[in-house]
Formats: sequence, C-alpha cells, structure tokens
Amino acid sequence: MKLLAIDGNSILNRAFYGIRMLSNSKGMFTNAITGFLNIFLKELSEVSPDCAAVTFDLPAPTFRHKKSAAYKANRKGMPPELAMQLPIIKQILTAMGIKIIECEGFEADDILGTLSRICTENGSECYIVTGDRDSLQLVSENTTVRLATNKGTVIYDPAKVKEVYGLEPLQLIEVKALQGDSSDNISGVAGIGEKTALSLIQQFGSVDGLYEKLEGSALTASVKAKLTNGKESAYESRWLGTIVKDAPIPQNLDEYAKKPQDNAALCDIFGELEMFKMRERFSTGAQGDTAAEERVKIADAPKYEVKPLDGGALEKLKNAAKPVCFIFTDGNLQVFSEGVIYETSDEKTVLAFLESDCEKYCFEGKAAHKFALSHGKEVRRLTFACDLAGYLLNSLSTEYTVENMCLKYKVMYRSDMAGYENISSLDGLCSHLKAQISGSGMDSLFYDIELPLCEVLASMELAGVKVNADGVRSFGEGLKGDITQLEQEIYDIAGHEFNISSPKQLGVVLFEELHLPCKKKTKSGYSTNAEVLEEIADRSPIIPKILEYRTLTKLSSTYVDGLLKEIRADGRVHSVFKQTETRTGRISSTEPNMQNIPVRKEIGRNMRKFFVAEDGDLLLDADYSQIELRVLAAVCGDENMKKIFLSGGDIHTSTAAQVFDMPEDFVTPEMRRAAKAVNFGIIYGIGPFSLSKDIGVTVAQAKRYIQDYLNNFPNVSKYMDKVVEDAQKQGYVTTVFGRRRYIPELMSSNKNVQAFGKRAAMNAPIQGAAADIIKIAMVRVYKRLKEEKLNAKLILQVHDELIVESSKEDADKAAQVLYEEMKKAVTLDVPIPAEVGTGESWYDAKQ
DNA sequence: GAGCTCACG
DNA sequence: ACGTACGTGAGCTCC
Repeated sequence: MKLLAIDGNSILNRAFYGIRMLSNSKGMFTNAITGFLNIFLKELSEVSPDCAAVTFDLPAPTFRHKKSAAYKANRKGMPPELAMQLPIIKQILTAMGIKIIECEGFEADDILGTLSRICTENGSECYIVTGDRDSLQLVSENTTVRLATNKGTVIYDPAKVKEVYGLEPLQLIEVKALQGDSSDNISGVAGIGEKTALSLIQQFGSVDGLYEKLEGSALTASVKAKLTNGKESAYESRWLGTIVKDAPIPQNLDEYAKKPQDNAALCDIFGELEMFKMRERFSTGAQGDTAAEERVKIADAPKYEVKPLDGGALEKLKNAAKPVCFIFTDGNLQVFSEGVIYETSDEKTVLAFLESDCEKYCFEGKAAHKFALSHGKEVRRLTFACDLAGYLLNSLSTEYTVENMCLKYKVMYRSDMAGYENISSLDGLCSHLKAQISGSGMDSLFYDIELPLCEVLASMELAGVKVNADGVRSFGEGLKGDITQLEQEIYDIAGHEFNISSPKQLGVVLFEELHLPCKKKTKSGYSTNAEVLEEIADRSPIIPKILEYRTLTKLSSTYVDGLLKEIRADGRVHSVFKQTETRTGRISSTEPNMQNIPVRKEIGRNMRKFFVAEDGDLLLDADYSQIELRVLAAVCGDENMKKIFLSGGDIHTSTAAQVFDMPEDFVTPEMRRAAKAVNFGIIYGIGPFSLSKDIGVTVAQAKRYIQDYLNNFPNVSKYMDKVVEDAQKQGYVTTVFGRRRYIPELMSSNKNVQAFGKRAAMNAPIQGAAADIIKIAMVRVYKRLKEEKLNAKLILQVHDELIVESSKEDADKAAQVLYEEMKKAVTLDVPIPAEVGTGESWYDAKQ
C-alpha cells in the first residue's frame, strides 16, 4: 500500500504566499486553494497512492500536549485572505473523498510522524508532502518526504538526506537540538547556528557523543563554553524537536482509503469560486460521468426536440412569440425556439436565418456577423449577446462560455443534452443576463455600444490590413545581418559564446565574469532589463551592443517573422479583435497583435511602411490627442484643468506653467518633461518613487511635483479620493458610461495588494471611459461610411487611434467622417479633437 | 507553464 | 524593510 500524507497548513501557506492574489467576483480569495490543489493533484498523479490524508492544525490549541502550546505561541495568526480559504479547501477535500486529520493538541509534524510509523509497521510506503524541512527527520526506507520548494518538489529519501546534509535522517534531530528553531520556540544552544550545529553533528554523530568527547576535542574555547552553558537546553531542545509518533488518530490504513468523489458538490464549489479551469480538471477525470451531469435535476427539465432547420422551420421562427436563441460556430448553426432545437450547416439556410425578420439572441455574435458580411449580407435584429453581457457584468472573468456563466449565475445548465448543452441552456441564461444588465444600469452601454461594436469588429477582422510581404522580408534580411555581426562582437568582448537571449546566462557574463555592477535582482537572479543596463551603459562597450541586439532581435522575431506567419493568401493580416478580454473595457488584438506595432523608435517605426493601402487606395489615420487627460478633466470637473483644454495649446506646457506658476514662455523643456510625466502618472495612480525614476529627480523632488500638481488641480485630488472611497464601499468603480470594474484587491490586508487596488480604481474610470468613447466613435464611423456608401472601411483600432482604408476618390469624405464622428462621439466639458493623416502606408498616414 | 523582456496606448 | 504607475500580447529560455 502507498499512503500520501499532506501537511495541509504548510502547503496552503506556500500556495498562498507563492501565488498572486486571485479572487472571484464576490471578493472570495482563491489563490491558496488554487495552489494547494495544483500541488495536491500533481502529487496524486505522480505518487498514485492507495490512500491519502491531509492534516490541518487546529486553531485553538490546548495544553494537553506540551509541545503544541509552545509551538502555537509563536505563530502569527493567518491573514484573513488565507483564513477564508481554509474551510473551502476542507470542503473540497471532503468532496474529493480525501481523509482530513485534525487532532487537538498535536501539530502537523506529529500526525505525519504517526502516519509514517503506521506505514512502517505494516510494511507500507509513506509519502509526505510538506514545505517544512522539519519533517526530513522522518525519512526512512519506507518514508519519503516530497518537499515543496520555490523550485518545485524535491524528493528526499535517505540517500538524498545524506547527500544534502551528510547525515542520517534521524541525526537531523541532533542538529536541531543544537541549532534550535525560533519559529517552533525551540531554543537550542545559544550562539550555535545552522552551520556550526551541522558540522558538530557531522563530527560527533549526536548530542550525546558531542558532550562525551567535548573535553578532549579540538573545538575552540568559545564554542566549548557555549555548549557547556547550553547543555540543558540542548537536551530539552532535542526532546522538543523530536517528532512524536503516537498521535491519537485512526491506526488502520483502510481508514485513509479514498472515498468516492462527490462530483456534484465539487462542481458547485468550483462554480461558486469561479474556478472554471479547476472544475474542468475534475469533471474530465477518469470518473466517466462528468460532474455537471449529476448536478442537473434532469427530471425538472423540459425535454427538447431536435429538428433540422429548413424552409418550414424558418417560417415558424419568423412568427415566434419570443426572441429565438442561436449559436453559430464553425459554420454550424443551432437555433432554439419554443422547446425545439433546429440545426443546420447549410450556408444558404444559415444566411436566410441570420437576415430573417425574427428577433435574435446569441451566445456571441462576431462569427455570425463575419459570416453574413462575407456574403454581402447583414445579421438582422440581433438584440442580445450573452458573452458581452457576461463581460459587462464582470470584466475580471477569463472565459465567458455558456457553461461557466450558467454556473456563475445559477441558471440551469442542460448537460444531459449531448451536443446541445449550450443552445438548450442559452435562453434561460439570456433572460437572466438581460435583467442583470438593466438592473446594473448598463443598458445604454450594452445596446448602444458593445452590441453594435461587435459587427464593427467583425467587419474589421474580415477586411484585414494589406502587408508588403517582400518589404518585410528584406527588412528582416538586413536585421539578421546586423544581428549576426553584433553577436560576434558581444562574444569577442565576453571572451566566449553564450546565449545572449538567456537572461540567466547574460547575468553570469555581465555581473560575474565582467564584474559589472549589478543594480537590481529579480526573484530568480540578476535583472538585465533595458532600464538596468542603461544605467551601466558607459561601464563596458558590451552593454550598448546588448541593448541593440535586444532591439533588433525583438524586431526580427516578433515583428518580421511573427508578422510573416500571419499573412494570408489575400496578402493581408486579419487580426482578431477581442471584445471581452480586458478588465478596463479596451479591446485587445491578437494573431497578430496590431496594437503594439513599433512607433516610438525610428528603427522600429519603419515596420509601419509595410502596412499599406490596397493599390490605388489610401490609409487614413485618426487619433485623439490626450484623450485620457481630457476625460480626467471632464469627470473630475477641475476648472483649472478644463481651462487648459478649452484654451487649446500644448497641454504639458500649460500644465507646467500652472504647476510652476509662471507664463508659458518661461517653461523650459525640462519643466515640460516633468509636467508630462506627472500628467501620465496621475492617470495611473502615481507614486513619488516611480515618478522620480521616470524623470530622474530625487524622490523628495518628485513628491514635491505631485503635491504642487494636486494643489493646482484640487478637484483631481478630490476625485481620486472619492473614486477609491466608492470602490471600497461598493466593491467596484464605474466609468461615466456605467462600465464597471470590480476591485477585490481593496479587500486584501496586504498593503501592496491594496495599493495596487487603489491605483487600479483610480485608473479604470479614466482608461475605461476613453475606451467607451472610441467605441462609440467606431460604431458611428462604421454606420456613416456605410450610409454614405463611401468606398472606405475601418480596418484597425489602436486604443485612441482609428485607421480607415479608403479609395482615393472617397478619401476626403471618409477623413471628414472620421474627424467629425470622433470629435462628437460624446459631449464632455472639454473638447476631444481628433487629428487625421493620410498616406499610402501606416508610416505615412500617421502624422 | 512560468518568468523575463519588450513592443504599444 | 519592502516594493514601487494603468492596460495589453508575443517570443524566448528553462524547469
């Protein structure tokens, strides 16, 4: 038999401090649960035990067992974020059928020790999983400790203990007797630390042996004195440090056999926690039946009929009393209406349905729009999309699938309908989400912005952007030549070849071999990022070469090679625009990401020469200037700040003039730079340290700048305070258009996490409102280009910038549409002008 | 798959 | 004493 014995508290602690804060939408923290289960599941699969037990310390110790009291006395209480996860992990383990052992008066080590003794006695193997090295004394022929460390699991059998400590496992008790352990209130011998204790035991074998031979030994007088003084304590510590093996727990291994798993309960728990990935891992296990299947009360659910979608059915749908639900994926259409599921993948029928008169709800709309648009048609009367609703209700989730949302919103999920689970669950989900959207005051955001935007994004994806592939390739050739040469030069200076792209190897070369000063460290070694390297750029000619190497390889691999892979047969890239991805309401772009094409440095900016208009056409590029600052001025209503935007002129110069209290003519470039940095910083929830780093002044000076800034724009200061306060009260912040972002970090007791929550709270209403505004502009531009029958199409959005591809004839009109619709997308207290440029490439169009 | 680095707004 | 600005996506190394 094999027993897996887990030190629950130890692993939970490691998981909690090792994984960044995670939480569900209700503020329930889940990081320790996630980390614990990751470790537990991994150990289960690697060890394949016959039985398993997880030990937990009881919160209120008694004095029945002396050691326990001493041990507890020095432990700090758990932070509430961790404490709230403890009962949940116990529920999960219980549902998994895993034995939990909690034994009053005995700590985890003692229970683990007892389990290992039980295994020894009946010839079984014992595998102990813990993060605590104390358990290593339990290692024996039949007991293995699987120590959880920062670098993964390290397996300790007797040979490994010997290798690491040069001792038998039991001798570790002797070491501890001398060394002590402050966390367990074991005093050891005063003045003897880890190194000395270890070498003494390696030399003398045991505490007894040591004291026997102490007189005649060659130890220094000082060590001898310490040992003599601490003799009593050493023996007491040895007793305290010896793990006991007689805790009153079930002595028969059969008691720890794994019981059947309660899939229904697990499914509910993970649903409540919004841990969908984890739920997946459990439901697709070897159990055969999925958890979801058990969960549904099939008896209460109506049976649905499945029919092909044909002409007759289409007629029926047109006259349906209620909106019909549909899901369209991979060319396959499923429609649900009045107890019947209709299905087809016939293109003509799909099109006929999409452009039919009946009111429709969908799971997600972009695929349907793309299908219709690609056939020159439009989807008619699509009035609800469930993924967009789920996103607006909580943008922190990762996947807005029908199944996830049904669980989250407690809507029945029809898992009995093999192949039709989603469509048969959709209609309940839609009505629930619809009500939630209205109840949350997000009707306008949903119906006027997100829903229509879906078609715009579909159209943009379909259109794509033309790429001059030959141009990109030859640009890449040039880069590769330069890279090879740089490589050689770097190797020459280093004296040998190495992988320059490996931060680890680079760190060794720079900071150990070349002895350059190391300014910063990361978790796993030396930090070698550009900021750090620039500080030491004049110390060695290798540094500028490495920086250039980084720039060029980035261009070559991400932008040249990466882009070439994405060019389709039509000579264009068709990026995917994701509408439910970001926490703030922005859209994101992938395959390729068209929102981070280089522009700041000239060498990279050249890439934009290869994004071109179709032959004979033009690209129009329109961007808002300082939209986020303008939004800030408008929403906080600061008169001083509004004045700056109303008077036109250079915003950063004006800000500098205000803050430094002088006419604009006297503002130096240095002052403008500082003002600009503060302007940006304010939007991100600034701190003096980062500002000082950004503009190269002392922290005190940076603090001064921020203070002066806030004094000059008092409403900014008030607004930021109020936003954070609201977030703390309500749990979320909103944009002026009602878009929400929940900030569970504010409930953390960890100061860093809380500080992050505050910054996120201050930033979200600004970044989010800017996202709302350009989305409105996109919908209007799309609509007008279509209505005015211009030969022009929106093809890209880069957060505050829109790109249109237009025929030369219509370019002026299209530019006018862009300019107008962006400017009047919303009416704020400050203008939001847009600047439009034109050219045959993106490089030329962006002014 | 995580961590580091770096491209953008 | 510590960590240190918001929001993204992609490629590379190394476990």
